[in-house]
Amino acid sequence: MRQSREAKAETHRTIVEQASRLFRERGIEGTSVADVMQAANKTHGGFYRHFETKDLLLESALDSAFAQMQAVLAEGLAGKAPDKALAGFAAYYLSSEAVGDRGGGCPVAALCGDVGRGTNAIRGKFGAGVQRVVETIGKVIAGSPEARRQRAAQALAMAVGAVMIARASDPDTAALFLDAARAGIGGDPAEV
Amino acid sequence: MRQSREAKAETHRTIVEQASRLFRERGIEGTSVADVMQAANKTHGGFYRHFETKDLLLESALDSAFAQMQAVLAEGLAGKAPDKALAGFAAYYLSSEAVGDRGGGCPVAALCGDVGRGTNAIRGKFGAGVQRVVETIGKVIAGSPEARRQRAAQALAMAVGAVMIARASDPDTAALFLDAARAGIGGDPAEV
DNA sequence: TGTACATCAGTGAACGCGCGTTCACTGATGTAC
DNA sequence: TGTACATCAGTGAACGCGCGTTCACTGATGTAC
Repeated sequence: MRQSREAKAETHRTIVEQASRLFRERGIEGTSVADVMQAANKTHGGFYRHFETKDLLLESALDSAFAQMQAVLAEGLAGKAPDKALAGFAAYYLSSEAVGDRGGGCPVAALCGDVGRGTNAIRGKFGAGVQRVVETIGKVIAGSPEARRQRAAQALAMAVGAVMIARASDPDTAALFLDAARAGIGGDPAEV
Repeated sequence: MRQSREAKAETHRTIVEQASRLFRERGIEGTSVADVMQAANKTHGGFYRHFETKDLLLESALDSAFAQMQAVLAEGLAGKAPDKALAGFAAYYLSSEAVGDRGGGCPVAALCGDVGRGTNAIRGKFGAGVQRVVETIGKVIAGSPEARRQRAAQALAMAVGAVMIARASDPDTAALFLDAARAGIGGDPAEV
């Protein structure tokens, strides 16, 4: 039966939210359209009233995940002293909660591998999201605009690499990388 | 028709090599048993004379890919001065050839994401491979055993993160991360 | 404001397709004598 | 060394299954008068 405009918009939002979570949690190929619709308490056939293809859903889900990360990150970094900001970022990003929470965590670490095999459109959206994250981190550290961009990119690369390796390894190897990255990103330069 | 023992061993080797390449190139779920057998010039049914399941093939393919990386890495780092070794690693690992050659390149960057959703057995094998890479890098840099392990893990994390983000992004974002990682890993401490 | 009708969100069966795996079969290889 | 037979590497059709997508249908919502 037909639903009201607001009901449809609400369903749309739920589909994107659940897709954003499930794609990060189970991977893009590991998440079916039916999985997403079930998580949104709908049957799979209705999906195509909202998106033409699964790939277009992925674009929306990426936007949603990056917006969420952006918000969490900006809040976490707000008001931090420039020399403590990266350590704060590392402590949060490399915490066992963040590493364990694939579905609610960073889309870069969760989807990097899958997106690397995606279309140009998807990689463009992903790259734009990453650039926004770099800018958000760069805002709170010291130095020239270029130096800040570079240091933010280095910190993000090391954090993403460490989290991904940690998730793909045994607990000992995971601990080695998470500890090393915490020291590398946040420690004072002398112990890097 | 039955093949000789040597012919079977040769086929076995080819299957593992092709799987090792294809898994890295197209991802684990993106590579079918039939794809691997076709690349080995065999039909898919014969696969099960060599492996009980696709997952067991993956274990062998991981071993093979890590052994290959190990060899390339050890050769590239051999005889490097301790203060130049990480820069050499970065120059090689972050080169556009290495970033573009998924199938022949580093299994960590190529398979991290997929393996993160794999079984404990797979993650154990992956973690062991990563540890061997860390040891190989650590051998040629300066410091106490723990400091070398830590610096090697930091370098690998940053390199893997940068390559994965580069592969999943537009060319501008890719360049930002590859340049930043080169400077972060290899540059003298002052410019880190 | 009330009525008649068009629209369309959501349902659930069905589509073609590719997947991992199984199986009966072929005939060269390996082995027992 | 030669022969007879068992083994088994590889073939290609077939299996059940889940996927993305399509479709006829239902009935509440939106709209035109």
